[in-house]
Amino acid sequence: MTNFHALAIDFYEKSTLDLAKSLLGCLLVKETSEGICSGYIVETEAYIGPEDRAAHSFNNRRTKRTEIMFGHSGLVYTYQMHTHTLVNVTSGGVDKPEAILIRALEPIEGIELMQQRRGLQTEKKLTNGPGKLTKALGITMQDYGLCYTKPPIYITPGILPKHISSGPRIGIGNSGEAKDYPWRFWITGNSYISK
DNA sequence: GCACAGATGAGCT
DNA sequence: GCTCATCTGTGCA
Repeated sequence: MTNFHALAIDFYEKSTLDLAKSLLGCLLVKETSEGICSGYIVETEAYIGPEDRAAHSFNNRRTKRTEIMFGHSGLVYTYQMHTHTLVNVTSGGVDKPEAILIRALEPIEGIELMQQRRGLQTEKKLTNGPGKLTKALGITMQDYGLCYTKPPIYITPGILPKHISSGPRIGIGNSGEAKDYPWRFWITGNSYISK
């Protein structure tokens, strides 16, 4: 392992909304036996459990699935959605079930391998959605509970976004007023965001 | 044990 | 824009 500069755990010790913005432009790296894949994070969504009807952990619901969100910040929370796996970063610290969904990446390393996994898509469409990026990077439920500070999955400093936009989240239509919270963040003008 | 919903994506109309 | 693939967790009997 050379040039290993994963962000230390204290990077994750800030408010969930701040962390969601801080993660934009950072490099998400996944190592597998097939090779290393990475990409800049260009789109995130914050889920703040206690007050957020759209979150799995709404009202502090603590179950086997959401357990990881009650743990330390900076852990991998993977979740199976139909035929896809979604990946989150836990936040809020111990006993606060908050998390940040990674919705889109800009592919950097291992693009050929990603295209192989995704079935030869164009580079633009490799990772422009939460289900697509996990398949491209090879992230699965096996990664549940890992920490983002060390291999095989970690986050390093990347670029500094020029402008950040925010707006309502996607795909949570029947969550009452929570669907209008402007907790989705993306790098303004980046062409790899999901929509 | 069983039924059902869900932070999606691809393909077809 | 609509359907459906296909899997885990949850809730209830």
